[in-house]
Amino acid sequence: MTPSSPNTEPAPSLLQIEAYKPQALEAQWQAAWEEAALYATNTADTNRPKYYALSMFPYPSGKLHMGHVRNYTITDVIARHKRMNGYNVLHPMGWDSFGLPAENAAIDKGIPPADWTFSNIDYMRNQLKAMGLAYDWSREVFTCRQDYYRWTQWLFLLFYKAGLAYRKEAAVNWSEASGTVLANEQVIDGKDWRTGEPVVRKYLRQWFFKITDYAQKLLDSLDSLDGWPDRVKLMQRNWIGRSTGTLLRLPVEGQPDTTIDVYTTRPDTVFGMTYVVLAPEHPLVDALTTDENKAAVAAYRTDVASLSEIERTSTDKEKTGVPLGRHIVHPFTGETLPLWTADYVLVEYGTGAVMAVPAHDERDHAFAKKFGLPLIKVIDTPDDPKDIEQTAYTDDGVLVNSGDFTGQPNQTAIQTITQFAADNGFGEAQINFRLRDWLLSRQRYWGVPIPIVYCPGCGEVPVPENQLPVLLPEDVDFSGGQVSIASSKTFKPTTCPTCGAAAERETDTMDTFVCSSWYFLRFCDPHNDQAPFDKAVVDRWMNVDQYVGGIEHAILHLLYARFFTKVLHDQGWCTVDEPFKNLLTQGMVLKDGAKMSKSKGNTVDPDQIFADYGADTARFFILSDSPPQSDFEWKDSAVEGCFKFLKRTWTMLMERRGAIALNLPKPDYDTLAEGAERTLYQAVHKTIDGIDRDMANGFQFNTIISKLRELVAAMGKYEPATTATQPDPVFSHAVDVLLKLMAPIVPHITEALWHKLHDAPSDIGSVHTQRWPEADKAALVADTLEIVFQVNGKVRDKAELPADVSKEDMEAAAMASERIQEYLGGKAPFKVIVVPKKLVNVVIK
RNA sequence: GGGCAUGUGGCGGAAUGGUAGACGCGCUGGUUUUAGGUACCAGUGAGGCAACUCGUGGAGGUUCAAGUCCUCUCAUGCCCA
Repeated sequence: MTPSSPNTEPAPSLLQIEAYKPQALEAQWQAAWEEAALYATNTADTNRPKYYALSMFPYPSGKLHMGHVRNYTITDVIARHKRMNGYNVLHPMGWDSFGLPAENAAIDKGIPPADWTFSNIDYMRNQLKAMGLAYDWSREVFTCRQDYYRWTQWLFLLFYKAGLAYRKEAAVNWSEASGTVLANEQVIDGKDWRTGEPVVRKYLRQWFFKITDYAQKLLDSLDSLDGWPDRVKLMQRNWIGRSTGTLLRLPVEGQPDTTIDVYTTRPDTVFGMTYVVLAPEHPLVDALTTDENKAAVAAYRTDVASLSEIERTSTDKEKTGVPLGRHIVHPFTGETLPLWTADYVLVEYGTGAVMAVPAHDERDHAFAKKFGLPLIKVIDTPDDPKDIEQTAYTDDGVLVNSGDFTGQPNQTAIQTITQFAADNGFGEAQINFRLRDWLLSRQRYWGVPIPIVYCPGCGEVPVPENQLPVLLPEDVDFSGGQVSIASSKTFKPTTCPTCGAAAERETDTMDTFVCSSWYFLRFCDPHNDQAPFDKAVVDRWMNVDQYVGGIEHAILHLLYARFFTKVLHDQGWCTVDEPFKNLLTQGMVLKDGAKMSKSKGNTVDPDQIFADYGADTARFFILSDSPPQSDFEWKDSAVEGCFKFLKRTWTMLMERRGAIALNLPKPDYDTLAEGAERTLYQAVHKTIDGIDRDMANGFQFNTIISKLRELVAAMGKYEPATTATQPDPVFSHAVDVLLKLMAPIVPHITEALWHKLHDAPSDIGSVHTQRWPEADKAALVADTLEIVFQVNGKVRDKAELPADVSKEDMEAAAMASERIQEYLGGKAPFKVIVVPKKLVNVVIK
């Protein structure tokens, strides 16, 4: 690739050209940027519009993996692009640094959790710096440090005072593997989300956040999140699980003062109820079991206690249950129906009791068949009567066997039956949510201590704000395996903040998802020691304009963070009530078709890629082949290809450095005559325009990169009008634009070239502080267009026509085509469709 | 079982209803005093000497024109059961 033709002077020897050596160059520029504090954000600067770009901060597990590289590169390119477009950009990074692996390391290796955590952080911070990420490191936060967690405790107390944090005895998910309880969201398919080990049910007194108070708000404002992927919103909608149904109070036979509340979404089937089931844990089971059934019920409840939720509710599982020996009175018919307890009913959902309609519910059907309970068909389709003996009929129809309601369409009967129950005082319409309160206590050491004291006289007492933080004790013994703060001799005994009497501290710590539910607020004002953050600063910087992270947090973190933001909004701490305006969920990084994992042995170590090719190649490659939302297949040969591209670009520009001057005025498109210069100028501006559109349209980095490759190829083919001594204005302009367009993706090589190709490097500043190029609209209109001539929709000929050709001239040109005439065979066309600037379709019969 | 998403060359993937396969990987051929795994040039959906025909999981449909819109169907993945 030489600028002059082979017949003239030979090109400068390759020996004279500095080779592309990314490792040294990258370290050099990283140091220079840090020295110049190039990426520090002045949050008080109001001259420019703000832009807050955020990656989900990592757990410091030890080393970065390729998923991190992908995540942070995406956000970094967005942040750099916005900065070049005139925004004051906030792009911080921190550490979600409480959590179980640190304890396990302490147990296995005898290293204190803090030491293990901070040494991992130091290693990973260096890796992030080696990637050339434009973070404002002065804002780094650590959730495990007391300057952060004192405010996590403070927020807990804010919730407590607002009645949104409370303690109750409940059936909870106990993970034996993690030695702690877990929130519902953290149990996936009956297993611990982190370890994949089974979860069992236990009854424990635990702390909860009252997220159910916000169920409706969390659901409603999903509609306003236009910048979120639909599937994430749908998953949250399903998780919140709002249903409208009917609550019925069923009187117990012989005990008119006792009623059993059942919740149903199918009140239209109420006449088909043939028995009622209580969850084994239902508080009325004991009271309602007759003496002769006591033993069987007790035995059954013991059996059930060991089963997980997934085992209990699996449709494959053989139904089990025992009768209580008691009956209820059907409020519509007056008949008596038996009460049972069975494990397919869960105490946490609805009222913990269901009216069983075996003819119209599959689970009830299976149960009734097994225990010989009767079926009554109450919904049918007259044209096509249903047989409910074999399977339950769950679809719509008309009511039968339903007293006064017989003949009504079932959708109508849902209303009329509910109304009847309400009018007669034994029921009403009710909205129910699947969402449960957020269980936040963890019986673990490495977390935020819950700031509560138990006093024999005063009871549960919150630690006063001025006594925060409640410090995590260090005198705990890790040698025994299981660790909690309770093993500290100094931590638990204390005095009551209210009465001064001897008291005990709560020894549970908080779920780490509490820490990550507000870190995006802290980043706005990370060093505040008077409050978690200043409202004015947060109001200026929130919400996060672009949040980027993995789809695995679709429910967990993203739901909790929304909840926290809404509570803080309602408590007057911030104006926004949603934290993340736009959300990008990036796909996984795969190798050999599977997610990279140590157990599969298909991991690629980022350090190795940085060492072999440099960070720019890694960044370029990880964005190149797939759109950010899709999974990305790692291919070693493709990495090599990206490196070669950067090297080729470097070499081409360095060879032609004599023809390049970066301080020339932009060429005037109007004065460029037909020819290579005009064509190159058009290619440059078409590239700017295309990349602008790809950025605006969901950050399609893969197509952006293909456009950059095309531009470099076009520049390579172009022969600068002057050789090594005089600058070529159009080529120089192309270089200027190319470096700016590539700068967000490959920040080091572009910065190096930006300085090397400039005559006076000292006064041009960084390429990263340049203004993003603007597409010259005039150059986007090609001088001529290739117009396609079709016959019956199939391409038969093409012609180069002037860009401003009229529809009539297009049609005339098509009809003049010999090829088209051959197809016409002398006949007149049936119809001619002309699409301006595109094609002519000649329709023949 | 329900909901959602995705199906395009050997592979990753491009295509506001308007030339299917951009760009890359791989492969084939060539050039270079290239030691080699380098660099560059050309080619690369299938069939055919060619004209041309076929082709976006499958079957229908709408349209002058469908990868794109509609209906059904199959497969895979994810979420919820």
